[in-house]
Amino acid sequence: MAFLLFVHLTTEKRIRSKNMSVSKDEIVKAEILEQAQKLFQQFGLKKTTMDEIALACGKAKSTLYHYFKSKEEVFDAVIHMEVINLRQHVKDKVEEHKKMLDKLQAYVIEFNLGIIQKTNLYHIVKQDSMFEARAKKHFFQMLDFEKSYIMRILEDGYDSGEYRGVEREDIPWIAELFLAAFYGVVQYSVERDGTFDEEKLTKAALLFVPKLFS
Amino acid sequence: MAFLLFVHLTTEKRIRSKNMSVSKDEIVKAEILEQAQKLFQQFGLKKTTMDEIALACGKAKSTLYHYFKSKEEVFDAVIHMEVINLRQHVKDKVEEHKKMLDKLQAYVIEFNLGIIQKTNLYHIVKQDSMFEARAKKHFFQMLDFEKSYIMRILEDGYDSGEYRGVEREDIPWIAELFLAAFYGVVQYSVERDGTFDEEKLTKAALLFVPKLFS
DNA sequence: AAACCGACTAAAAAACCAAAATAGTATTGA
DNA sequence: TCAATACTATTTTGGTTTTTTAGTCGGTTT
Repeated sequence: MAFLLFVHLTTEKRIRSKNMSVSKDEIVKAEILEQAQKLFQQFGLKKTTMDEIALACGKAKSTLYHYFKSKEEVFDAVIHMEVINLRQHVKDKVEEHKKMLDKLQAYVIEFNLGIIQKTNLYHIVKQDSMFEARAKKHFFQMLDFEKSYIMRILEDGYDSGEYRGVEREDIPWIAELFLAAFYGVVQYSVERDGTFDEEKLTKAALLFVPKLFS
Repeated sequence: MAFLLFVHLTTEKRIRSKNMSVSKDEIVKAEILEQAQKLFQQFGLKKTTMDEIALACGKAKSTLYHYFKSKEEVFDAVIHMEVINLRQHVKDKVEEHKKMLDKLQAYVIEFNLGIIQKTNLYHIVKQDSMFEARAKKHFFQMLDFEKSYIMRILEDGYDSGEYRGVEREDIPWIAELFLAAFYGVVQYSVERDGTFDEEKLTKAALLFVPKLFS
């Protein structure tokens, strides 16, 4: 759903004005999402109204429905934006490295840092129980994506001969297990806020990633 | 709170009748807990009344208040019982082994199996949101206990020279990290019920535990 | 025609209150 | 000491009204 939305805005509207890098549509949508993000982050999903979002944008509520067809769609788009941003950041950092182990370490460290900065959002999300199901869907979706990303890293490592001592067909479940364990640590760290700070997690990554994938 | 309760029943009452291995008190309490456990497991905390528990025990409600001073205390005792049972089982299995790695593998495998058999309870618990906080308290309490247990295993391994390549003072956070990761996997497995079955988890334990703690 | 607004509606949520259910207590008896 | 009945004080529930809010529509501006 959120996907379709983004596809839409990168095609139809941009054609008319080729010199502009972003269309009017995209600017407005981005503005709406920015304001919505702030409000969701502060008050949660149930406690922010479309009127409030509209007010924050300096527009009428009905205008929002020009750009998004429901409140849920706005919310999905916000979450999607957050995910995309985090993923892009992590990906950039990971691809600064060549060796598999360095990539994995970068992944763990950067992802964790990114999440920690979004701790607020995480806590808000957990409150609205009505909507935890929705968030969980997003989470598992993201997790499947991450799984294939980790798999690629491992497979590249396997093919280049860096990763040994494992069958190639085991890589899928190893990636899944790794992510489950990693998210376990992240979650634990967030719930007991800040048990593992940046320094400790870096140390842990440097120590254990090579042991796991040698 | 639940702790005090158990301490109580293992001291005061048993003195009068030395030939009996368990006092009347303990028998009745165990009966109550057994029935309460069944009902909680089936209907959750909110949906089971003290009257129902009493009925299931063939006793009057007021009688329950002889043994437990509140509904919460009954609930705590039930959870505590479950935890104790699981822990005892795991401990027995772990201590069949001498080497640290074998112990850790046994821990991982047996704990996971135990949890999987309690999947039902887990899901029920997650429903009552009012009481998730309570369960979380139990969980973190258990986790602290488990942490010291894992720490002991690692320290023994360190002292006997089996565990190398790590500073002794790092063991506490390593134990914590290990548990956080492990519970992450367990949770993931439960949420996506049965992603990692017994066979896969055993394979994973045999593969990764030695890598992690070598 | 595209972007926007204000007024409108239908539906959901909150506020309210009476009635029922239930946790916990007191009293009594075996 | 243990258990049961009868009771009270809280919660919880169910039903009703009121308010809020998501989403629509007709019209206006750009």
